[in-house]
Amino acid sequence: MNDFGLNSEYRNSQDLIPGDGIFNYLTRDERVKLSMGVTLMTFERQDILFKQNMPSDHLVYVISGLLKVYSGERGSRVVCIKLSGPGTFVALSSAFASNVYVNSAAAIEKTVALMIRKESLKEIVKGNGMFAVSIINLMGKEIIDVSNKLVAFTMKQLPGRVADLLRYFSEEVFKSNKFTVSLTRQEMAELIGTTKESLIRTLNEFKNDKIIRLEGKNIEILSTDLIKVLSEIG
Amino acid sequence: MNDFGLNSEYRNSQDLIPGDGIFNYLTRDERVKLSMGVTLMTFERQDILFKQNMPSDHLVYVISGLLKVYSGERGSRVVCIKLSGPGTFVALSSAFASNVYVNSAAAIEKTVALMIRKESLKEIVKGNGMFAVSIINLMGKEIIDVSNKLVAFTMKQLPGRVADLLRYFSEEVFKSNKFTVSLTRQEMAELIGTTKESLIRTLNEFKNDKIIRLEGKNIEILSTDLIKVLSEIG
DNA sequence: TTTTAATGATGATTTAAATCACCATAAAAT
DNA sequence: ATTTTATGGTGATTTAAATCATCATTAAAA
Repeated sequence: MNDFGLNSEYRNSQDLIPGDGIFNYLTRDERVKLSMGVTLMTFERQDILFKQNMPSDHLVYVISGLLKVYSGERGSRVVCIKLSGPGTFVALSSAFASNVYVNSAAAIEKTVALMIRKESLKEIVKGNGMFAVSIINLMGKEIIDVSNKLVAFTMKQLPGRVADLLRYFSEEVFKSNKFTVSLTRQEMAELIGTTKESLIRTLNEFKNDKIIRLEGKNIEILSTDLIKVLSEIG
Repeated sequence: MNDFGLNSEYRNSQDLIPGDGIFNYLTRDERVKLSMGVTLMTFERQDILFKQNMPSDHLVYVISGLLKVYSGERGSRVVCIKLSGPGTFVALSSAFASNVYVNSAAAIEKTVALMIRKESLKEIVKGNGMFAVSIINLMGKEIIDVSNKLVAFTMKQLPGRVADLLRYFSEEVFKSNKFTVSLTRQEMAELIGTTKESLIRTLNEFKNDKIIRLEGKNIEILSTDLIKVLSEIG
């Protein structure tokens, strides 16, 4: 898990970078070149990809599974910045603006990911303006997301933030009104800056008000409208 | 204040983009080309540069003065994301990742700024990889700053956040242990997600503990060490 | 298998900080 | 010049949510 080195078999490694999504902007040559700085890794639940303050040599591109990016860690308390699913980058900001990882990342469920040497990516970015703009777009979205989270944490109280969480799950992560969370109550709480006790209480209020169906890790949003209202009034 | 159009006098406009800092990466030609999409503007205190949800055509490069970037606005409550001084960009993320401004911006004090047409900047970025990487670096730093703020808001209580604010003022904004804030108590409170009453109380505690000297808008940090400790223990 | 640890859940208690209610200046606006 | 509005400041009260305590259940480790 710590050998982020070059794949031994070049022919294999050259196909590591997918030809779709953001990598569409790369030429075949660039893709082959970038692949040389890439390692395919598999992580099991709770595996740590990197820890805050470690020297950052790589960034992560998620192929499948789900990661959590978190920060803080005073004692056992952490703040979860975001979840990262297939087709997303993790540690982009660390790669470009820091020598160390500014967050930690761990697998929520079994995850396959590309570890990309940040120097390799930087080289490609320097030489390909369209790709650079795509990276900038992604980072812009990240700034917007974190800012919105900051505003929500500051101005919304718990029911609003729990509604945000349910929207996040259904709209961004699981893309369905009905989903099974692979997160614990503790992890869900960390995503909205609260404690597991408070989260559990608020979820049960939603359940009693028939806004959601709740059976352990299975959640169904019964009223998208009410969730939206709760999220907006905060 | 709403005419963000092209400067009438070309010879003048061509010198708008400074030759230092991040623009150092631009060739003379690129600088001239970019200058064509740039207008120099002056804003007085409380002038609004743009409001959240307005279509975003421009981004801002601060020449002198101080801006606040804020968001939210439920009633009169707002969250201040950051202050922006000379040599910094504002609305980079809106320019690259949204059709509308995702924050509002207003002048804290008299401010001179370049309004840069975002399409002009994008053109330059596409054609100049080193410049693109510099923009990516800036955005990376922005992500790190907002994430740190999110963590602080979530995990630190008031004395810790007020210490953060004082460090921010002395280390980032005014670059001295002794400074005169151009912000009101209300605006200072908005920077750390609290109310003016709570901010005032905490500042007075610091004053009584001889950690700071406080006379209206004049603040002097008497013990950098204690401020650091307070900021770190939260 | 049995022990140990992590998770989910509920009720009682505490607490940090918001809110509310003022008042005194200071700054704008008329 | 004088009314009005924003700001700075303080004390009393309220409140949302954290903390604490406890227990059942599930998962992991020995």
